[in-house]
Amino acid sequence: MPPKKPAAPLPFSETVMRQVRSIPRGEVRSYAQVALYAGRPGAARGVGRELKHLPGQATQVPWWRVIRSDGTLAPPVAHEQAKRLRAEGVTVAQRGQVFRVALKDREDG
DNA sequence: AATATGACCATAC
DNA sequence: TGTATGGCCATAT
Repeated sequence: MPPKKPAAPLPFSETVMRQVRSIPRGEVRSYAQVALYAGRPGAARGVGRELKHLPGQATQVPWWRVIRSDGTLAPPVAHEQAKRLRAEGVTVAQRGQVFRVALKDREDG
């Protein structure tokens, strides 16, 4: 049988979902970070696009643990996201910003 | 195949 | 510190 595809480890959406699902409870990760671990550095937008595609509620994918690089939350879902994060013990500032404590590790608080 | 859109990111002002 | 600009990547038309 003739070869059809060179080598695609996994579809973009698959790797992204896998990474997001691997984020521990009470911890957060940035879109860029997810894209990076998914093997597509710089594909942060693609990550956001994928997360948007999945059902807004009752998801097996903890999309709310994915935030922006600067610690802010994406406007369209900021409200729901902040609520869910707080439910996990993640400290979210009033302006919808997560402390870097969970984003990276140590550095400052 | 080209254009347009978005839950983004880094840099410049 | 906060707003504006260009760039990057993955889909939908």
